[in-house]
Amino acid sequence: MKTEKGNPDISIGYACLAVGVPNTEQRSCILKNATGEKLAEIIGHNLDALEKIMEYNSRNGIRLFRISSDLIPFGSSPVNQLDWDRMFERRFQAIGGQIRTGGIRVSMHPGQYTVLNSPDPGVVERAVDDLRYHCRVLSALGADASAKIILHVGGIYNDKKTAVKRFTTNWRQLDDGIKRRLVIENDDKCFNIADILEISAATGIPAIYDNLHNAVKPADPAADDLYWIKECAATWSAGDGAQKIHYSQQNPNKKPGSHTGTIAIDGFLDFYRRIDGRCVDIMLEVKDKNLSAVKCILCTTPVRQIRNIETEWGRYKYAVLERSPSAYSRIRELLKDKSGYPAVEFYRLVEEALGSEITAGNAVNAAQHVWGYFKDIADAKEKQAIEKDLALLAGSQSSSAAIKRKLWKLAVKYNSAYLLDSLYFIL
DNA sequence: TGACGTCAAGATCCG
DNA sequence: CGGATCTTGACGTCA
Repeated sequence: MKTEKGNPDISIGYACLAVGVPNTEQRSCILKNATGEKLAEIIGHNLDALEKIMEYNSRNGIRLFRISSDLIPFGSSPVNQLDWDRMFERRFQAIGGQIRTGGIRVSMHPGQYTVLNSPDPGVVERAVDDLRYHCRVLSALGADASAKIILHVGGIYNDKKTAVKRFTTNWRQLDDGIKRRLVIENDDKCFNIADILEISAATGIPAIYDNLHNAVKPADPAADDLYWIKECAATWSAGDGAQKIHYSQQNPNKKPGSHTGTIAIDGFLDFYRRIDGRCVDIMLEVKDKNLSAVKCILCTTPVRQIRNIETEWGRYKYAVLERSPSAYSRIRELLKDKSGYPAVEFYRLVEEALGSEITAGNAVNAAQHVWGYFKDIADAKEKQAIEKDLALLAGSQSSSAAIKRKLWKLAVKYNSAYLLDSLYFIL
């Protein structure tokens, strides 16, 4: 099966939220405000947002996406008594239809606080409730068994053997509906990938390999990523869909295990080349989410259409200009040849630019470019406000935050679709 | 008891 | 009063 964009054998995706995509923000509430009315309102909003995210995913050839556990506020808590899958049945079905039409594979990932192997029966009970909740979301969407729920094994409690035993015992008691979706992943503290494979061998649960967790807590320093990916491949059966792995890079300025702001393209391509040809879905874990997913897809897809790079350039343009006029002009040169497909070179320059500091002069220059969209249509008051902010910015008396806010309002008011998608306002 | 991770909501302060 | 900035929430484990 060939789709418009992307290698049909490898899907690359991102988790939970779409950076810089309008109207995709998830909402939440705190416990004391969680009335039925409030919860229903937030669920409705979050489903609208999810629908927008799926539209974005389809438009951008993204065929792998993790749905946020916060889609339904207090989804696994008795505080939320709503029959939400019935109440919003049509909405779920519509989004499920989008997912299937887009050929998108979805998953969910309960956080570090869902602990199936806890010695505390109350904690286990809540973990089971939480798994049931995640299952309920995926079932409401009509997703098949390839839509997985990714779980960590839990804690050690001074006795790893017993902790593993408790995990498998509790796993056996889960409903079949949960079991068919549940997969386990190595973590960076307690259970390394060899532990996961052992549990997998004993239970048949598919194993997810996370490269960064393994780098922090290696099972065997002599074994490389490909070795573990091959080992995990054998744990995935036909009904499970393609093997899934997690890929991320270490943020050099933060503690071991912390993700980077963006996926550095050269590091990713090194990794990708080593696993190319394997039928693997890659979930990226990174702060800039969809931006890195699009980057990695465009740099690996056999469908090499320069207009897809140009679309991304349109979004990055002013964020690049604000940091590096030099990279800006080099990218313009790069994209002049319409017969080429310089995706990797493009992203290298974007990474170089986004890694640069914003100077006052460059901030003024970029703001003036954006202001150019409005200077002839704005009213006198708007003009005066922008002129004032430009002067402050030029004299280093303010950051670009104030003028960006005003320019964003103008983009909304005059409905400039091009600028509403611009990362100038986001990065 | 606080750190861990994660994101918005909520709270507070400012002009 | 709108907007900027700081704090809290919600979860379980472990030092």
